[in-house]
Amino acid sequence: MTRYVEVLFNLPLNQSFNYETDSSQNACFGKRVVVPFNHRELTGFVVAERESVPASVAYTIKKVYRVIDSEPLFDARDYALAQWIASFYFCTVGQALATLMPSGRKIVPHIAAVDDTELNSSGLDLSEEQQYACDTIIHAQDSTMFYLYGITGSGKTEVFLHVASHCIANGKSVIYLVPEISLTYQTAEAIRQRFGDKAATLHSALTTSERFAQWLRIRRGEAPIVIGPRSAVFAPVQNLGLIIIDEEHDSSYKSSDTPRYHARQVAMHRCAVEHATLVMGSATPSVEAWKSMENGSIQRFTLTKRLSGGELPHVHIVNLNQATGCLSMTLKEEIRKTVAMGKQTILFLNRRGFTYHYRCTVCGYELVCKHCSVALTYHKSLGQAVCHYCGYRVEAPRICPVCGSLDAKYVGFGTELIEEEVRASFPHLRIIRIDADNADKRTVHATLNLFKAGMYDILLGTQMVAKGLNFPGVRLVGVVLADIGLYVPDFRASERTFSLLVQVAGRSGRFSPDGIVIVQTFRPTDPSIQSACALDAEGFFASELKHRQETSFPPYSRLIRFTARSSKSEWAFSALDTLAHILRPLMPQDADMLGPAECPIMLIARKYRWHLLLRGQTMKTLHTTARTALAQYSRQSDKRVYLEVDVDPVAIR
DNA sequence: AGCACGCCGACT
DNA sequence: GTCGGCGTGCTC
Repeated sequence: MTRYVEVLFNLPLNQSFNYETDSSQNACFGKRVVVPFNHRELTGFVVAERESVPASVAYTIKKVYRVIDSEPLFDARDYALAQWIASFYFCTVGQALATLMPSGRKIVPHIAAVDDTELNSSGLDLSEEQQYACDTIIHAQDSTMFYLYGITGSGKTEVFLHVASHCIANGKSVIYLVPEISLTYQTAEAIRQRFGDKAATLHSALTTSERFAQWLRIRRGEAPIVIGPRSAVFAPVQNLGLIIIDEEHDSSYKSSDTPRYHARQVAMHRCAVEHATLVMGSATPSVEAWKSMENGSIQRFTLTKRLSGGELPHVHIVNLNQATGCLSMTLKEEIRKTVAMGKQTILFLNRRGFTYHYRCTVCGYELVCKHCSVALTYHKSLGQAVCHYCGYRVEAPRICPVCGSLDAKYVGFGTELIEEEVRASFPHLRIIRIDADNADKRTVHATLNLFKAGMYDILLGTQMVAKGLNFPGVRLVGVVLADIGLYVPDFRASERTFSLLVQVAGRSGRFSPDGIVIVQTFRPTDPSIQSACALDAEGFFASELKHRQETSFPPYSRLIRFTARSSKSEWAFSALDTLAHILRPLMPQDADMLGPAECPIMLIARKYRWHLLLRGQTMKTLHTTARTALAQYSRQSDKRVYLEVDVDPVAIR
């Protein structure tokens, strides 16, 4: 018997398509079908079934080639979630559905973590703090949010596991989210072991078919606990009771391709709709999470005790202003001492790239935008300093505008430069560098193991070396330039710097009682550096929240970012100029527009990039304005320009 | 998005 | 003459 199905595609098309199907094909809601589509063959999602189509249709209906799935891949709940994603993040429902599905994800080889046992294994004894947190969370009302705030090793994981077990015992399901670059792989593995075959792990090392098998197990209700990175927030669990977000501050929870969803935002939505509890945890919460804790919309538990023993390291701040080169006397001296003790050193560069920034070596003055108060970037060709948020430009000053000193200049630090200097200073030491792009992940793992085995004296690298911070042979951790992250023109620069430094300080010295951390900086008085080194999160958040409020950046506002990419800079600009003209008369009272301005990284993959920020008090009003503007824009859009919409952007690159 | 069609410039 | 550049329109 002939029937019809309505199909959506993973395309930027806000439209569904009808196909004819034979009832023997068993095409039904939730299955994928292969169909002919404009001279090609495409896979689509069946979102409706019907007995007939209106006789008036002007097009000729084609037939479904074949049905891929024997059982539906998604249900009404998933479909509703896809619709919410599509409307919140400005993509099509087809694109949203495709991201909820297990396929499509690229396969990245997994880095097996080096010895880092987070869990005090079987330890069923909970501290008073942990017990209190567990009891409160377990007895909580539907859709409430909690936060476990505490340093590394304070026992957050034990609380997560306890609450999860309780939830499962009550017949409900748990989603446990961990960051993408899994320092927490070990944690995930431990959870899997603890819950046995009740657990489904969705880590990135799985092949498409393994992933698919896990997905079906979850959908069938065979795995009440799912562990995975951000995409696991879509896991089709039956009867969701709890979502856990470990290391909540981690930026890998925000997707960098369409739809640019944030797992935390999706988790909040799911918990509200499905009456589940949300529990997050970190030693360095995001600024928005902290604000929610302060105003009570997220209930906070502070874990103060360090359970597994070990001391926090001594953190010394070294002012680089007096130093020649990039290694201070203090750092060199400590490296020598460390070698003499037969121990190892890790030199940490918190960022690969660097921008040129303006700085006065006499009074410490730095050039920032007067509208956005983010660092201005020096453009040598223009002889100007440019704001990458609003486009503000000033003639690059040659003398310090504050103290009049002539000793103000544009400086930048590169990794190669630092490596050279380290080698020059210590020609007799065995030095190895790990870079995100000079090595694949296997090499990184191998290098770390060699370092761990004592084959090197100094390990030099970016985030990749963070895993080495727990090695027993390491006594000294040097943060070469703590402020690199502060010079990027991004309102989250301080937050990221703070978070990174606390993670470094918190992770080192756990095996070595005399462990020391040296933080080199040009800005020894910067609040993010000072608070990080004092491990004073409260102090940091107080000052950062004040600053965000003064400058009206999140969490005191919400943002939607439009990025235009094109092979010609002018085309990208004029697309945004058009959009800006459409937006202007639509702007609500409580909203404003920043830009169009060049993106901080103007040219990526031979495409020129400009952006425009829409800022407002509530996401609701921003959404409506953006939606009407985009509808108008699409009618006059330039096909040579790709326009990307990012709701709640985290990194402004 | 991606593919075909169509209309103008320098090549065996 | 025609190969190929990219602008335009369409997809059940």
